Amino acid sequence: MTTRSDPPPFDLASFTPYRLAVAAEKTSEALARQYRERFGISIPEWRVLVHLAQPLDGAATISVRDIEERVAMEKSKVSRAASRLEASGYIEKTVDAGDRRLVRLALTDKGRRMMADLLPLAMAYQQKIEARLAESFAGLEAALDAILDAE
Amino acid sequence: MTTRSDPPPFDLASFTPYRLAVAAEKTSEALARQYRERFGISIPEWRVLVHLAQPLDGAATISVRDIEERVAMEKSKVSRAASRLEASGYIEKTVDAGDRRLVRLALTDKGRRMMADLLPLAMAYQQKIEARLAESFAGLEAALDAILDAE
DNA sequence: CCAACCTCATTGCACTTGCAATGAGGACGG
DNA sequence: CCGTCCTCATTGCAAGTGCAATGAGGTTGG
Repeated sequence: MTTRSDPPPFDLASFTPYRLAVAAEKTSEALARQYRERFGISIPEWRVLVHLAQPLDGAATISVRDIEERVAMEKSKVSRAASRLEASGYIEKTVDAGDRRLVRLALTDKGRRMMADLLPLAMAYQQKIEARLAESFAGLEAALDAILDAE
Repeated sequence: MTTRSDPPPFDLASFTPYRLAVAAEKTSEALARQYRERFGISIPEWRVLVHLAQPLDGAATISVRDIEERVAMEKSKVSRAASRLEASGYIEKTVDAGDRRLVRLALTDKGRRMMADLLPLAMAYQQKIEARLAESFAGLEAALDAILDAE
């Protein structure tokens, strides 16, 4: 029996934000461990690198601001990740000649070589996830679209 | 045309671990903002509190270790969250009489009152998520089960 | 031209985190 | 008993984080 003083039943293990957080950590960690051990880079650094490895839409105007927009990270986080990557020799930072407030980021040869190793790993990992989830992958995609596109 | 020196195409925005991470942050943040502003508690603290608010399976043996197992958090994180909660007067820590290595955590009256306010909010939020996702919620659950249950 | 107001990137600060080390306590074989 | 080995919780440290403040640079209207 439930008396008036009992808390309402609530189970963290079936709370969607919690489940998403644990799933995110679990899936990220498996790949992150690989690039951490092999190249000494962290998740924020990985996110920055991915964008630099993409030729993307036309112009190669890749500034801290551009990355901040595309990646879900604070600009200070991007800035510090970029500084670490520069210190490790994976990227170069140069002041934009046209607008001197902007800092352009670009992979060095070393960075390009690392990404040539890393991207196939990431793509294989994505394939593995899709294979593991099988039919439920489509459902996941639909739900994530709904969550990520909301307002 | 693609030459041999181009990196393989890879889009972070469609990489499942990344999408999960952003979705997790987005869904957690909306609720976390509420309890942060109203009660000054953080996500780790919230996770601890939820477990203390549950009568759970039988015995009320809620130690740091128990919480660490149930919640996806390091024991040092649990320990520090518990210390902050104790300092704020939401929980009490007592050394277990039977096994003096264990620290039992329990809500204070203040903590119970807060949770009585908070849990309905969380449950309403869960309802809102389910309503928003509609048919895709079932797909999300299936996929999260598959991810979370893996090995 | 320049004052007021933007935008960009970095940084100072207080705080959190992960990890390894610590210390206290318990279990158990001999 | 007691030495060895386990478990539990905390803590020291170095590193990462969010936020606000800073400073440098750009833009625009008068």
